[in-house]
Amino acid sequence: MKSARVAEPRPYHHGDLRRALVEAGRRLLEAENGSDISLRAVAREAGVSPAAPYHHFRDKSELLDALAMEGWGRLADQMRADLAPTEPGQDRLVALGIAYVRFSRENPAIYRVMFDCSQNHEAMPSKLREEGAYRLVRDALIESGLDPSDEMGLELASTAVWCAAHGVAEMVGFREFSPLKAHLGGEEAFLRALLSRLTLFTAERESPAG
Amino acid sequence: MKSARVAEPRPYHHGDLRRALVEAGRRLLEAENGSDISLRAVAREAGVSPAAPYHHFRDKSELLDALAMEGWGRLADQMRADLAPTEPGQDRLVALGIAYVRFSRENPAIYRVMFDCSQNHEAMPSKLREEGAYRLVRDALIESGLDPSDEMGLELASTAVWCAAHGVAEMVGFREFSPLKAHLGGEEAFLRALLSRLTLFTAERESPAG
DNA sequence: AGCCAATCTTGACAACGATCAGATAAGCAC
DNA sequence: GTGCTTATCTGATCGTTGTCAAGATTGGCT
Repeated sequence: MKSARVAEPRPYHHGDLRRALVEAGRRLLEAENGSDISLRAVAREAGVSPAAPYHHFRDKSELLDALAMEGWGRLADQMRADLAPTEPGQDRLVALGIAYVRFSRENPAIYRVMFDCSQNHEAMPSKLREEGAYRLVRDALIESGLDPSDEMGLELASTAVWCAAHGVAEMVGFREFSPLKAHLGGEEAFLRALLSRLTLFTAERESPAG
Repeated sequence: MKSARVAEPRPYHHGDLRRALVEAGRRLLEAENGSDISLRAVAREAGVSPAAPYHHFRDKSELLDALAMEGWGRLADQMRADLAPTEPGQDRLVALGIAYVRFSRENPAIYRVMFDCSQNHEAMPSKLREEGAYRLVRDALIESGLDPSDEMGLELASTAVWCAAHGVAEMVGFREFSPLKAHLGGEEAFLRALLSRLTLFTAERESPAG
């Protein structure tokens, strides 16, 4: 049958277009500096008519959602990779934060899409919580000594870490902040110190705060 | 002169259109929930043709820049107001952070425009640094005991505070984080604890870190 | 008065998101 | 194979957007 899927004169697509579109979108996001991707450009990149995506995504925003999801997955992968060589304890938390900031730095457009999408949908998909980056932070916190049964304490601590990492990641976009602007080394040292303190903070916070 | 500016049959505008456009933009940003304002809509709101803004702003992005600047000004005003009733010391820093988060919560669209613009221009205008919100943080840090002559320490501390406040502000957009999602009281308490720790961190950081 | 430069409008362009009817392909009945 | 159904993709189209060039209008200056 269609064994010569490549040799055909591009009549209809008929492969896994959905995936093809997501990959095309990723390619465009990596190429351009701005994160304002155009639905039509994605279709063009995938070699499809401007209306084709609408059979796989209800909206442009749904395409962006898919791109964001792919980004979250890649972030989690990178976090896991950066986590592997570390030993359990506080260092893991710092490694996670640094991985987060580095991801936001190396993939700024995708990072922005990820964040904007999550913000519009007032709730990150549960998949992210259960097996994604958020879960990694939570696990690292438990490993570093937090009481696994203290649900509220865990939430508080994860949020604190997340806030710090995200705050630094966004501030790196600003070139104004001199502690961050020099080079990645500076950012790393800064984030390391900040995250260490915050972990301390969350650990102490378990007991009733004065 | 044209004392009857209101009674005229709206032939040509000829007032301070630049300001009128910024105000129209602010009105739209406050009305809509999304921050994707349309140049034409702003012109429409100001009662002007779609091309009129181009005599006052080179770009759409320059209009957004002006809107962002206005936002930064209002943020600084609110910070100053929230600062007034507090006494010098650590509380001031917390008050500043809380004011920041509250502003991002009460004016989400403007807040997003402010931040996006600052991020694209890789450097916030110097006005912001010298007399804006950033300066307020810096002053509060000095008041709370930091060495005014230690330029690097001040930069580091301000950045840390800024990162924390911004991180919390952005996370509030996520409804997923339970420590923040309940109500403003929760956010305030959380941010207060976080900022207190960070101030401690920055104060200690003055001495050589081990 | 007359002219200048600033200001605003009109009209147009390409690109965008979105929708629709219709062409095309694949799968399954027989 | 023929015929039908369904999923997929195209083409044309609509309303809107950012932007520009050319012309109309205005206030200020001499």
